Amino acid sequence: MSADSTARQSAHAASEGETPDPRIEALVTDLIGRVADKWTMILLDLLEERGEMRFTQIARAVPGISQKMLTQTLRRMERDGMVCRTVHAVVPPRVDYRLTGLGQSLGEAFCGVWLWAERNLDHVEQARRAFDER
Amino acid sequence: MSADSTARQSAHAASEGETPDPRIEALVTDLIGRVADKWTMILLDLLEERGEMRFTQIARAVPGISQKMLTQTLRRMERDGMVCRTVHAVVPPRVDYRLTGLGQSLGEAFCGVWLWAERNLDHVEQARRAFDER
DNA sequence: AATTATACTTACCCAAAGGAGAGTATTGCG
DNA sequence: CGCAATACTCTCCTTTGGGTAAGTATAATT
Repeated sequence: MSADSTARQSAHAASEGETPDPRIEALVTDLIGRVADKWTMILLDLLEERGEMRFTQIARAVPGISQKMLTQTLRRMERDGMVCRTVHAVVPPRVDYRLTGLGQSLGEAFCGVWLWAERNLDHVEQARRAFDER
Repeated sequence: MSADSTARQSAHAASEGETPDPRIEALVTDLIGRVADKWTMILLDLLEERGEMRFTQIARAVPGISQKMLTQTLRRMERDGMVCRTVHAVVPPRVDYRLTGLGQSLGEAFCGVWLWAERNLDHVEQARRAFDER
């Protein structure tokens, strides 16, 4: 989808009395699409609670992730202004990653979703079982 | 990754003094992976502000989506206990969708992310431009 | 001289996501 | 009779996601 010029209705803007500009809506939808990705959420959460970390440290803390996905996700987050990358010109290279203010604010926004997931895990599993045996 | 048996560090549990059970962590991560999907977020937001809607009504309100993705996402949300599907046995079929309590609570949790996106759109675009011209 | 450590990049490949479009069942209406 | 409306489902096809493995640069260590 990406550059979707067609208008989308209202969303939050309408329910809060702001301008329901369809172009802004499209951009927000697009931004959500980029940001609402599993690895981004996990890295955001990790960096939020652990502060500054280096590449391999992150890799070890997130077992499921491949090197490729880690670099890719970190790069995209850096491009979007959510993480700050610091390269130290030392013998075995050393690179530190930490959240920017923007990254922290997104991390806080996602925090609600993490808490929801923790709280409603059983509820969802139960709903699934009920649905499946029908 | 899905069923990832390896332990993941703490996440929110640690930063809030709860039990840092790696199995729960894995489940939460998995749940996040399922729920943090673009269409799910959009439908959640839409149904939260518009209440009960029928299939084509939703389709019209979310221009980028294909019929396939709409049915698929709604089915998954229904299975996860987030939406309630009501079929009216009438001549041209009529099906209504509305959020359950669980769905509403997730919608509220995601609300923070929508607001963040609305607020930080410019910030992100600016960061991207700065990053790209380097 | 070979090995190690770090933070990557590149190439190749497979599987899953997702779009387009046609098909289906039902019944009232012209 | 045949068409329209609704809410799908099914098939085919392209795109993207993501894994694995190998390669790279550099200086300290053995």
